[in-house]
Amino acid sequence: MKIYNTLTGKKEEFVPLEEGKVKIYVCGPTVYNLIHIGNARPMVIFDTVRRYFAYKGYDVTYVSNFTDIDDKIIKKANEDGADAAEVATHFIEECNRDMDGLGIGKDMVHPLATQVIPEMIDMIQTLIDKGYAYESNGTVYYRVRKFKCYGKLSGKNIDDLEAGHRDIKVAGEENKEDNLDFVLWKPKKEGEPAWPSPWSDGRPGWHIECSVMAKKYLGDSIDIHAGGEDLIFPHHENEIAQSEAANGVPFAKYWMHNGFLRIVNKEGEFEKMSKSLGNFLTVRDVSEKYPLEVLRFFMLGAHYRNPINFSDELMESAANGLDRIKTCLTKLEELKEKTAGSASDDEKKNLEEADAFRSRFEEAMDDDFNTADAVAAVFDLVKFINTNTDDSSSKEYADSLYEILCSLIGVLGLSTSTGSGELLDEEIEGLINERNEARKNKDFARADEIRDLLIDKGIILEDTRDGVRWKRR
RNA sequence: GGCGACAUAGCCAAGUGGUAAGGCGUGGGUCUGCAACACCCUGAUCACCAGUUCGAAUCUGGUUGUCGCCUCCA
Repeated sequence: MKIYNTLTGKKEEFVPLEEGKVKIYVCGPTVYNLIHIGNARPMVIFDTVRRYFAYKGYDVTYVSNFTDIDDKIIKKANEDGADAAEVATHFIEECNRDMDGLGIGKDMVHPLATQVIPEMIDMIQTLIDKGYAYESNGTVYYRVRKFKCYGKLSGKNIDDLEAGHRDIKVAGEENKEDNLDFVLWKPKKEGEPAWPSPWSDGRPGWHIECSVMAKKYLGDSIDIHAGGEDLIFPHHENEIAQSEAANGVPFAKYWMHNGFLRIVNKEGEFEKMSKSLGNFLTVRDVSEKYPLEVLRFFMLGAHYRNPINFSDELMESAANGLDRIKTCLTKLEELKEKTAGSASDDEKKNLEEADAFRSRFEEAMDDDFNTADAVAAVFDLVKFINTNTDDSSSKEYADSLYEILCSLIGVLGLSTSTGSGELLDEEIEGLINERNEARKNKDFARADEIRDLLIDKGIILEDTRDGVRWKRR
């Protein structure tokens, strides 16, 4: 298995710290609003990474935080006349709903920053004791120049950073020893939530929480640390500085970063989607037009490190492609029901061919999680199934093909339930029966009328040799 | 100003040295009462220029264009 490591700028063979185990930390969202579809990309991507490790037999521990205390949350709380904790709790619930729709697995830990305040205070104290941090008027800063490797992840030269064009100077931080230093703990202002600490009543800086949560839930050294590419600097650089200075061991072995999701702006050009640019579309917005599974499938159609553009047209295309896979799955389900017996020699040969698609899928995923290629392998498998099964197939054959298809789309986090077992309400059931009667009597005008009626109700009918099949639009 | 990424058919997107996967769409066909599904057929020499090589989309240099980071941001 090869992983592109931002730290070295190369694809590297994955070797876990501990045989058979993988520890992954992914930076999660700050919860002051509904998550947008850009936030959803790392969730989908790294959930897929997690699923593939599990598929390969690894014991995966996956941690992804919620930043539930932050300037923006406080601002939002003031606007709404609520307190910060209420705002955070509300949007965490909403985020969980969205993640559910996106097929993000439940098998992960989602710690909150506010749950690890004592541990953060401990780490900050350790950094002060070791000379990597200092306190000034209740604020604690990290002494960046003290950490020799600063810049190793982002490839930045510490002197360039200072000399560079920094038009926007951060105001009111003149107590810093050096412009590069960043905040570990800041004292509260009037009316802000605060926790007691040896330096002041206040709250932690953004960077320290991830260092602490990774340490608490995964240990001092972890296998993979991931997030959006905009977090490389300064967030992840600062995490490395904090964790390695405090713990004295390498922090993360592999750093993975996903590319951006872009959206078309008013000028018709694509640009990064972000909350600060205000050009975002929430996951909730998208869910009103498409099942969120379509959004997930859309994201998996490109390599995770490349930028992707979002548009209705592309979602439509993804929806149609996903439909093709789901139709195949439905057909296999039906075939499993009506076939019997064990596989013939020809079928056994076919199964070997089908298994080659699984190998191709694995090769793609082994190559830095090339989901685009993996999806292509799934499409090839679908075509193979469509052209190599019929009513004369054996049950063993149908079962085996079904198993292969399900396991592959399961790795991609796509649902394997087709909803075909779902019961329709009586009215629709009645209409379908009436249409069947009409067709039998060659009253095609009435049959077509009912079919159109059902389309308006969101039910699409397809006539097959074994009777009518329906699906939801 | 510093650092970095990208440029492949109508659209999306793999492919990093041996003459271009896959999906969507389009058009034609088979199947179907019709439709849908499915299947068959239908499409590019890889931004531009120069170079390395027996051979390059793939390596090197340059040009143009797009995007990102350097400041909160997935």
